[in-house]
Amino acid sequence: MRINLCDMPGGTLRERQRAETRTMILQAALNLFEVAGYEHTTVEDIAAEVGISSRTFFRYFESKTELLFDHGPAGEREAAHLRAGKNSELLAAIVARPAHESVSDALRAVLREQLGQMFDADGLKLRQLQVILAEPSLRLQAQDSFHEHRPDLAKAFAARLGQKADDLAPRVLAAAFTETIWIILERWAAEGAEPAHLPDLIDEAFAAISTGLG
Amino acid sequence: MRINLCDMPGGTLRERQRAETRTMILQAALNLFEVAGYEHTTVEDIAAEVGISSRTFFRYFESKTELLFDHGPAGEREAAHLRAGKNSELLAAIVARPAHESVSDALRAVLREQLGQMFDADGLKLRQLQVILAEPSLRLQAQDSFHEHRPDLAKAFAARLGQKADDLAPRVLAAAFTETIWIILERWAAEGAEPAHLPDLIDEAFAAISTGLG
DNA sequence: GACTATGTGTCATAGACTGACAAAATGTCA
DNA sequence: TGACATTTTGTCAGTCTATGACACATAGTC
Repeated sequence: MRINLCDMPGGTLRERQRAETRTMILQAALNLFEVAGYEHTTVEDIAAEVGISSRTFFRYFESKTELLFDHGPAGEREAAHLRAGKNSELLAAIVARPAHESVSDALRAVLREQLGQMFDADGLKLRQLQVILAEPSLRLQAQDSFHEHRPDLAKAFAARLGQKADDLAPRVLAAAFTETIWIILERWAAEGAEPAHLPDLIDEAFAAISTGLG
Repeated sequence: MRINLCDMPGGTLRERQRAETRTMILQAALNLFEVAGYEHTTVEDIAAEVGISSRTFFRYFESKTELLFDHGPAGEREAAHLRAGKNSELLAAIVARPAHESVSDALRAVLREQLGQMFDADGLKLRQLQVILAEPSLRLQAQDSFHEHRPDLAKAFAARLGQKADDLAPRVLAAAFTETIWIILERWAAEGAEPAHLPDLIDEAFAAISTGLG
């Protein structure tokens, strides 16, 4: 007996159930993280909260950290495909920017569009962010991955610079800008995570870079 | 009773034994890593190779990864102090550079001096590097820490830029340059890790940055 | 209703760690 | 040298993340 809550696209019953279970796990986990902290919350705690076995938990999330660094709410066995899809989105957005824009301007524009949107959709992303920022080890882990977007960033930058993706400049730029994104998010969360402030912070940060380094 | 085997500074017998044991563990671990890989080598394997219990292993290394990201061969309970000392060394070297030098030039000079030296001292650092580069997850982990030097890099850059350490520009620079260092090391290792090539690679990389981004 | 694919729980296990305790080695002092 | 304190070590038990194997239940299909 299923209640047809969300009208998500092309869902067989199983797929919708699976997505729903995944969301329930994620929400339960975030609840517990916010109360007891990430480290002090065990996978078994989370599973018990949802009413599943911890073995089942690992059928929905490959690891405990994936609760914070996941790739979209529908991540299934095809996590790799979805990740590619996600990345392509960012990549495509950067590539789609006018050719005369600098790497910095192109990225800034894309971030203004997508970053706010990312945290708007549901509250989950914001809660994940706050858990990550609260735990230094997670913050460190997040710093250089930003949901694994970095390789694609490098690719997009390489294209704009007319260089190869594994050349030096694109990779350095990718590292610098992912760090920038985290600094922005850190400040934003510290200031109360007001959605309206995000674009301003982005502009401010990119301005600071160009004056500081240019 | 003092058996003065090695003439290391201020060593009680116990301290020297402890340092020696630590080195033995590290060497045994690297031997195993090079044969079977990091993931397929268990702590128990390492302990057995040295002839100690795995419990004792964890009294010398806080974790398995510390075998690759350790802070000097003498790291004892005072690991934090030693780490601070290490960092101060790098920090001091950058601060000591002429004030007219740019952040980039100051760092390049310091790296030319210290990076080669670091891998010259004993072969251990190089072997650690190669294990790290062989395992993607370790490479990722190394990328944004570079032995935890990054906060100090930011501090040194902040001083040179006349900004605060948690301002945006110093942290972005620190991220960019740690990434640069890893790219350099990656290429250097790929080319056979010839000590003589390192300074050239450093210059080449920094030149690529300034032409690519300047 | 039978058949198949998939999801789930249970059990067992590996591997990285940690705390507690007793035994052994080491350092100190009389 | 012998008595005593400190440090090191091994053993044992236990936690937590993660995975494989198996049996059972459920959903989708004919």
